[in-house]
Amino acid sequence: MLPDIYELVDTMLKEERQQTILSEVELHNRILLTDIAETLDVSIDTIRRDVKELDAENKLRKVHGGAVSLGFTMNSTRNQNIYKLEEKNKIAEKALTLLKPGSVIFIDGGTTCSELARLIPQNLDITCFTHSLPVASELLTKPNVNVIIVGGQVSSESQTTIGANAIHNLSEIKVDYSFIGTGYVDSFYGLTEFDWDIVQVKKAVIKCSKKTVLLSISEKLNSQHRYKTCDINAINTMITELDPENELLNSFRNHDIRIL
Amino acid sequence: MLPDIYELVDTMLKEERQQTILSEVELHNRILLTDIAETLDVSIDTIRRDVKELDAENKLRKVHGGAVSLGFTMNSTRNQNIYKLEEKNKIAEKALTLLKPGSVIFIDGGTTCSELARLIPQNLDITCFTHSLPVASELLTKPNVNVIIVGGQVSSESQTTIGANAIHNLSEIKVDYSFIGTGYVDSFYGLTEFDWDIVQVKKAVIKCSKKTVLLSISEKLNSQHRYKTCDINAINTMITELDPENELLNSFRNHDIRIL
DNA sequence: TAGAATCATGCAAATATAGGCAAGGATTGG
DNA sequence: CCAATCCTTGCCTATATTTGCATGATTCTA
Repeated sequence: MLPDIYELVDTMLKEERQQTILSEVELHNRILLTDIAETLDVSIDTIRRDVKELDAENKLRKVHGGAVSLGFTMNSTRNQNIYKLEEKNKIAEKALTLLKPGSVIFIDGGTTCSELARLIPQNLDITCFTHSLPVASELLTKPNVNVIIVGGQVSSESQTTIGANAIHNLSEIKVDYSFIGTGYVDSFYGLTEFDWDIVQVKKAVIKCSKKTVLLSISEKLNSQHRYKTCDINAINTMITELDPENELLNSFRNHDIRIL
Repeated sequence: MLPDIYELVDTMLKEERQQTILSEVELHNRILLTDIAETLDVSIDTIRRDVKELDAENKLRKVHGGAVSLGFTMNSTRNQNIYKLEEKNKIAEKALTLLKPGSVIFIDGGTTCSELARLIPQNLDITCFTHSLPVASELLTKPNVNVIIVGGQVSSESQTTIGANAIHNLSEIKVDYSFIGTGYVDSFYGLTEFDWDIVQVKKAVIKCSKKTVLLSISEKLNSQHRYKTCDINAINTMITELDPENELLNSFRNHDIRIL
C-alpha cells in the first residue's frame, strides 16, 4: 500500500489528492479506490469522484473498484489508410449480422478482419479467439469481448502467430464461427495463398470451426496462387462488398455457399 | 498625524505579500489560502485577490481553497510519455548488457519491460517469449528477434495473456533469462501484486526461467500489496535506475541477489 | 443465483468564491 | 494645502464547490 508519509498532511487540496492518485496509478499501474481512500483518509466517495474527473480528463482509466494507468492501454497504431477501406467496412458490417450474444468465434488476421474487430459493438457479449495481434488489440477496447490469443511464433509480416505451436493450440478449440480472409479465391481452385505457413494455420482454423465465413473483397475473386488452403466447399458463408445477387458471384452459387 | 511606525512594520505592500505567497508556493508546492491569510495577518479576501492576480500572471495555479505551483501540475502533461521514462530507460539499458546472441529470454509486460523490448538492438539474434501484446509488437520491428507469444486469455487491463492456458503454455518452455516487472517490491515481503491473476502468471514465468531478472524503478522499493509473487530470493538479478552502491538498496544485499 | 462490493444519485453541512460596497490611505492636479 | 480620484482592503451576501452520508441500483464473485 502507500507509504504513510501522506497521512501526515491533514488538509489536502483536491489538486494534491488527485496528483497523488495519479502518481500511484502511474507507479503501480493499478490501484484500488478503497486503498487510496484509507491512505489519504478521505471517504471513498471523494476518491471515486476524483478518479471520475481524472478519467474524464484522460489522465487514467477508471475501472470497477479502482483505476488503471493509460500507459498500459495506450494502443495507438491504427492504420488510417487501409486499401479499399470502404469495401472492407461494408463486408465487416455484413459479417456483424452473424454475431449473437454468447457466440464463440475466431477472427483471422488481415485488414478486413481487423475492420470486423473494430466494428464489433461495445455491448456485444462474445468470446473471440484470434492469432492476430492487431485484431487482439482492437478487441481489447471492447469491455464485453473475451479475447483469447492463440499462442505461437509471431510472423512479423502478418503480425499473426503461425507454426506448429499455433496450429496445435487451434486443434484444441472449437468455435461457432471463424471469420477468415484469404490471399486469393477462385470458385474452382478454392482458397489459395502465397505463404505456406499461413496456409497451414488457416487449415487449422477451418478445422476448428463449426462454420467458416470468408471475408473477401470482390477484387480477389477468380484469382489463385501457389498453396491451397481449402476447397471452396469448405466455406459456409462468403461475404463480399457486392450485392449478393451480383453476377460476379454467379460461379460460386452452384456450391453450397451462403452469399451475403 | 500619528507616527506610522507600527503600521509600517506590519503593513505589507501588496507586491511584498505576493512575493511571499509565491515563495511559499514554490517551497511547499501548495498552500492553503486560510494559512497564508493567518500568517500574513490579512483577510482571506485579500489573499484570494492576490492569488487570483498571480494566477492571471501565470505565476502559480489557483485551485479551490488554495494554490499550487506550476511545476507541481506540470506532471499532468506527462501522460504523453511513460511515467518516469528516463529511469525506465536507464534500467532497460542495464538489462541489455545481459543479453547475448542466441539467448532465449522471456519479457514480461509493463512499461519498463516494453522499454527493454524497444531498446533491443536490430542486429541481436535472440529468441524472445512474451505474453505482452505491446512487447510483441515492439519486438516485431527487429528482424533478428524470433518472437513467440504465449497464448491465452488476454487481460485488457495489462494487455498480457493470463489464465490457465497461458500458465500451461509457460510450463512447457524453459528460457535462459526472464525479465519481469512487479507492482510492489520489498526486501522482506518480496514481490507482490494487486492482481491475483497476474501473480499466477508471474509465478509460472519464474518457474520456467533459469535466471530471473527483476526490473523496477526505485520508487517501488519497500512497497507491498495483497498477493505475493515470490520471495525476494527467487530473484537472481535486480535492476533499478540507481547506482548499485546506493544505500536504498542495502536491505537487498544480504540476499543472494546481484544488483545492477 | 444469492450475497457482497461497488456505483450513481440526491441531500445537507461546511467551506470557498465572486461581486458589491464602503472606509481608509495614497496620488494627482490645481 | 485642498479636493477629486484611484487603489487597496475588509466586510457582507448570494452563490458555488466540496465532501460525507444515505439510498437504491448495478456489478462482481463464488
